[in-house]
Amino acid sequence: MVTASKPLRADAARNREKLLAAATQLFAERGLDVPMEHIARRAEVSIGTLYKHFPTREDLVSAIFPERLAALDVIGEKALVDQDPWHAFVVYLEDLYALQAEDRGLNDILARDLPNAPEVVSACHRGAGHAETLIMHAIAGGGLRPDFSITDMATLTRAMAQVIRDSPGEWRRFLSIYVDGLRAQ
Amino acid sequence: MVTASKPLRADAARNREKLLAAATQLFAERGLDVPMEHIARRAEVSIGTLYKHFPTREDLVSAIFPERLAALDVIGEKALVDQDPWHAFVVYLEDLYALQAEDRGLNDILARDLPNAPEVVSACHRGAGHAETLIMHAIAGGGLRPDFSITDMATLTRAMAQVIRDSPGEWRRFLSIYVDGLRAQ
DNA sequence: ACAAAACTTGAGGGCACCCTCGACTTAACC
DNA sequence: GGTTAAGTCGAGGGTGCCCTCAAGTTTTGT
Repeated sequence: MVTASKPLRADAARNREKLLAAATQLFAERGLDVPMEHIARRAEVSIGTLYKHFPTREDLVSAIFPERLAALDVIGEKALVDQDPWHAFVVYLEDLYALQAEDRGLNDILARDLPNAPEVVSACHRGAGHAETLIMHAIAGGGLRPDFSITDMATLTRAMAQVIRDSPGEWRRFLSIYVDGLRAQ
Repeated sequence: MVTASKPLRADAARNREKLLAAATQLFAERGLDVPMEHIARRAEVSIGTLYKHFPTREDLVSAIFPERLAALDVIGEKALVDQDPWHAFVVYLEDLYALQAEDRGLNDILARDLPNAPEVVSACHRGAGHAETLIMHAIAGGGLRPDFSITDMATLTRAMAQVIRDSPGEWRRFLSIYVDGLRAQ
């Protein structure tokens, strides 16, 4: 899958890397809406060069986020080996939102449903798959209220995105109250 | 306080009303960020006239929202006469978010903390006062977890704003889970 | 060292929104 | 009805972002 279709010229390869580095930083700091001009400037490259390498913002996103989203798989798999299904589920939520809180771009991706890039979409689906399994196990184990669904989790995730955006210090507190509402009974 | 400083000319008074009506509609439908041009167009008035009457968006907001925010007082006072303090608190939350769900402009005002207009600010303070009393009573009554604070409520409100924006059908469900997390014990 | 191909550059056109201001219109008062 | 202050109008200037493309530069292969 490394499809090195056409080998880039030396300067082009260098600029591509500088662009990716700049975009990675800025997406994390300021979210996916950061102006293209800012990315080009931080990469010390002209706006035209940015568009040569990445004709759309989507292209940039899909070049960057598959790696970021791999972290989702890591926490998902970590949770799946946990013996206590309720504990696994809670830890998963904590890890997920900690990730979101660290990266505004990731927060944006998980909040809105705009990631049209196929690799991003599939990573999100994998994440949802993990979540669904964890939910089922936690319900079966009797810890999680039986009516909790993946839809509720999506809603929670969007709500958390907002909390993280405007009061980053509050998300753990917010989550802990919500989680108390999730216990069976 | 009706300060009819200078009596408006007949046409001006008419236009002012048309502008207020248009803005009230559009704020409720599309939120506070609706373009000024749209408001003028819906009022069938030129953009210049809009700016003559309301030099800033803030002026428009503070002409419209005090009335809307009075609804907050109504639900606050309704809740305060409820005998059961836990029930009062829960009903207050439900009424509040139902209000938010009906009016995107109100949702915006309560979510972001941008309402600089003095009358809007004071209405929000009154609302927060009611909320704080209800919280104290509900804690004293033993229904609400004792560590719940007005800060938590502000966080919840912003989270709800987001839920209402991107999945208006989900807010009751979301609230009910959160409220389950709020019971004492 | 040269030519061709690949790449870079930034001025500039487009768009959506903001807001202003001078020329026109109209209500109000005599 | 005429005067004039009050009000209306909308073209247009400003900003910030989008994206393109013709002209210039650099790498690569010979």
